[in-house]
Amino acid sequence: MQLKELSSRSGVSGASIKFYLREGLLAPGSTAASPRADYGPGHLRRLELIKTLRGVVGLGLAGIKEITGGIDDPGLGTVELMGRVQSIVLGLAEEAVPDHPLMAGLVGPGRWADASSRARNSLNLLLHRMDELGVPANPRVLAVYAAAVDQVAALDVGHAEQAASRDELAGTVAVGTHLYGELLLKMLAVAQASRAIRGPEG
Amino acid sequence: MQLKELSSRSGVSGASIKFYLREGLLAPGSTAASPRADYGPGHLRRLELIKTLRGVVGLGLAGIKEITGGIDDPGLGTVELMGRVQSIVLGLAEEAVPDHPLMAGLVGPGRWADASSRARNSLNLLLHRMDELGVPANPRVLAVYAAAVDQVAALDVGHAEQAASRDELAGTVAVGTHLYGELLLKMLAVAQASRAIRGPEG
DNA sequence: GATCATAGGATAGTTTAGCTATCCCATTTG
DNA sequence: CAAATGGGATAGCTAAACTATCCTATGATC
Repeated sequence: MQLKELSSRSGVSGASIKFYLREGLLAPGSTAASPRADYGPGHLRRLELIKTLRGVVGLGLAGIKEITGGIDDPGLGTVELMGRVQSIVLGLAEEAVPDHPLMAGLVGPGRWADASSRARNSLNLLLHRMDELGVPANPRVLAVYAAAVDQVAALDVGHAEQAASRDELAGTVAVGTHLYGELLLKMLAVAQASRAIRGPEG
Repeated sequence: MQLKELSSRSGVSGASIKFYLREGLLAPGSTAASPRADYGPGHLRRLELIKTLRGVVGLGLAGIKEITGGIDDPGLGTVELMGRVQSIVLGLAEEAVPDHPLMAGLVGPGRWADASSRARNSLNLLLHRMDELGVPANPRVLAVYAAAVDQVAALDVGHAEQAASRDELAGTVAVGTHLYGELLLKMLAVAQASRAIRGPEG
């Protein structure tokens, strides 16, 4: 199909498609048969993914490009791709810093051993940043959070086992990560609001 | 003090201070004594608050203006102000929608009764949005989340009981809400990453 | 009292992100 | 053959959050 059809089928304006082509988010169409590029179902899937990542997850084009780059990298396995998507959606940092003292109580042979270095680094970095901001994390709170997230992590949401393509896999993981994160924060807000009204003994 | 001193003491450029004055984030200085405005410690506190809300919490000026408006509204009590700050930091919606079916199992006389309507509405809205997106919330996951956030909500972080001013109170609540939310999500990422490596039976 | 820096208001420019619109010309389809 | 379209290049637009420049009245200093 040509640009106009790709545009009407995807619901993305022709001008935006050209823009995504320029930015490298979308591969150029095949110009084998004719000098006019021919776009296939892969382009349609990619545009759907971009729409979802922008509209639902709220990612910027730089993050989207990192994800599409991972999808298009045949050397990146499915698990690694999912990890990359999660990192980008949650804004996990890769910067390594020395372990924060509180990390010792959280990560160790008994629990959370071998945790992904990106998630670990990111938590570590946040603990340091809280210290710098003069709001050091409360160890008691941390312990309760740890128990709570352990329960949550125990149920594998089992995203996307049956995704038809790497684009769909990435989209499903991104949407799931984003929405379930929001869900957790909103439920916490409700629970806290409810407590605030009934008081701490409620 | 005059603009230049306010600028050097707060670390905010004179041009930005003028901008905040124009935008109504910062009250004009007193022109009682002289036609040159005189700024006091309240202006310094306000600039500190703006810096924190932008730099640490990542709010936009519209959100900041809602918060400063609440601070400056003498009709708004301390608890209401804290609720408003939390709503803005978490992006809670006030739009009312009919209750989602899953809300019945969460909010009721047994638990989370009388929860703040903004937090409740926002959760309700998210459940509807997940349906629309074709990713309906899993009730089993929801039940685990509810148990987890109940534990977390049980410990009152007890923010800011001793804040010296409404500006400081708002800043402390905003920073706490933001950072502890981040902390929860990052800890969840670590826990999930750890499970993904060890497998579901870990 | 003259001077020179500054205050504060107004206005316009800058940067980044993410598009959107216009030109242009080769091609291509009717 | 003619009107339309594709694709590349380029420029424009909008929003947010500043930043810089002008201007004039004023006030501190000598």
